[in-house]
Amino acid sequence: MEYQILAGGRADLYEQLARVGKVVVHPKRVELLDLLCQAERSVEALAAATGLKLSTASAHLQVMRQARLVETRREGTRVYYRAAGEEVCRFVTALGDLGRARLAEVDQILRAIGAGSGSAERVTRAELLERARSGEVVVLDVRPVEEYAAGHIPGAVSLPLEHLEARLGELDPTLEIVAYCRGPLCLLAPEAVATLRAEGLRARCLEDGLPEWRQAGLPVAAGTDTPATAPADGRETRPGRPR
Amino acid sequence: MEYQILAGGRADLYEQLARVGKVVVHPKRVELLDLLCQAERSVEALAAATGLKLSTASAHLQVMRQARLVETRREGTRVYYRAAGEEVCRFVTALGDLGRARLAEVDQILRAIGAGSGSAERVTRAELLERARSGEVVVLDVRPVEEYAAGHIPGAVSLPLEHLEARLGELDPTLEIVAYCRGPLCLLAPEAVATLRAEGLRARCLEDGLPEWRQAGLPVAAGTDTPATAPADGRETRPGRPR
DNA sequence: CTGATACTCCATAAATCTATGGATAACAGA
DNA sequence: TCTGTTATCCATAGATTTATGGAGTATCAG
Repeated sequence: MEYQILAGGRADLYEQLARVGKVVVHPKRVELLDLLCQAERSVEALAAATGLKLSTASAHLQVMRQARLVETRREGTRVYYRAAGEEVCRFVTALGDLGRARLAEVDQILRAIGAGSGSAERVTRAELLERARSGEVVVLDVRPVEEYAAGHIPGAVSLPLEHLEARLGELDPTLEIVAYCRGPLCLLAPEAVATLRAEGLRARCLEDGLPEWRQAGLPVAAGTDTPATAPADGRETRPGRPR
Repeated sequence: MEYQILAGGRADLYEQLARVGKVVVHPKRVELLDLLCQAERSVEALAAATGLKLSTASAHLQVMRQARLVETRREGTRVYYRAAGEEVCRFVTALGDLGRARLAEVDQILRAIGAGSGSAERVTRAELLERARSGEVVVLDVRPVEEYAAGHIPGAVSLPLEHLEARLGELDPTLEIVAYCRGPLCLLAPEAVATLRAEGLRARCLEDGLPEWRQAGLPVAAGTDTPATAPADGRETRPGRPR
């Protein structure tokens, strides 16, 4: 009899975990979750970013909400969705790592679009910390500004990839540039680095993106005050703490 | 045009990640994966452990294999399945953590069956290392012997929960006992501790199970040579190194 | 109040996924 | 080779999930 109870309990347990699995069974939901690990967004913005119709995007978001992986905040007429906690981002990171490690296809795709493991060696977090402290490098956040505002490496300069070419002049050509983006599956930084190198600048990608940085327990700054003029020395944007 | 290519590439990417998600959308597959993170098993054993018919279990395992999360090894007439790498276990761990953190239901279930966060404070890995080194505690692996054989904390004594009552006499009543099992979602260690305490012994659970221990980069021993007579001082099963 | 905006909800057709019995295949042992 | 064991494969009925158009809601600006 007790066994029955135990068995029931455990079955329920895995059923609960499968609720989480249900979220990541659909490619678009994985994509949505990935976006939400960078910054909160309105339904409309999410639909646009993923190419979904509004009603479809909303439906997916409901599924995610029922699984408690996302939470919402209403602001006037729009609703902003966000990841429901650090564990969610950790899970998404683990999913991505697993994909890269086990699915050859993932690596192939990444390589095909230029972000492959083969492309230029990346800078480790430790090395970045080291060199940024001594002012040897500029840390460039090439994600969209909203994501920078939601959280970025202290001292990093926001320069979204889409504006990179137009704003090349702002970069000090004597310093090496370390660009970062959303993570190992993101193309922004690799593309930025390609562009920068084509311009004759020294540039490399950070080993991974902001979520991993945060998950490593390193400080994260928030807000849009780009230390545009000062070189990135990690001092001016101190306020942002892990969360 | 290039955008098309990129968009296609990225869509494929999330589709690949969703292949992984597909595995954990079904409760039984989560359960199977959880078991496989402890030790390899035959299809029959897995079917029995999860209460599935053989053909159903096999079908689930095929799904998992297609997603490359498990690999097989044939031995005579039976086929042994195993997790396809450390990333798989890490992913399962992340899934469990997310479930515990975000789904109140998970915690409720755990508490209902006695493994809840409320039950006795657990021993941290650091504390265990500390105290085991000085021989103050006995480390007890209460999982089935096959799992102990597949990997255990160096120096731990194998005493499966099902044999605990019968073999209580083997335990030195002057030492504190630290029991561990499969992880935070597993009941074995909490139950063992309850039993031990009822017998008047000092006993606590380790904060989590072997997978987390391994993921923390700590050494893992393999084989069935239980240091039955000698107290667990982490010396005799030395051979097992990280992996 | 009215209209506009940004979402959510609902019904439904089409696509997928599951469980399972029975056939088939791989292997060990006699 | 013949038999028993284990596991995979296959077909299929039944259950779920998905996309989407359009109706219904909440909120804001007049």
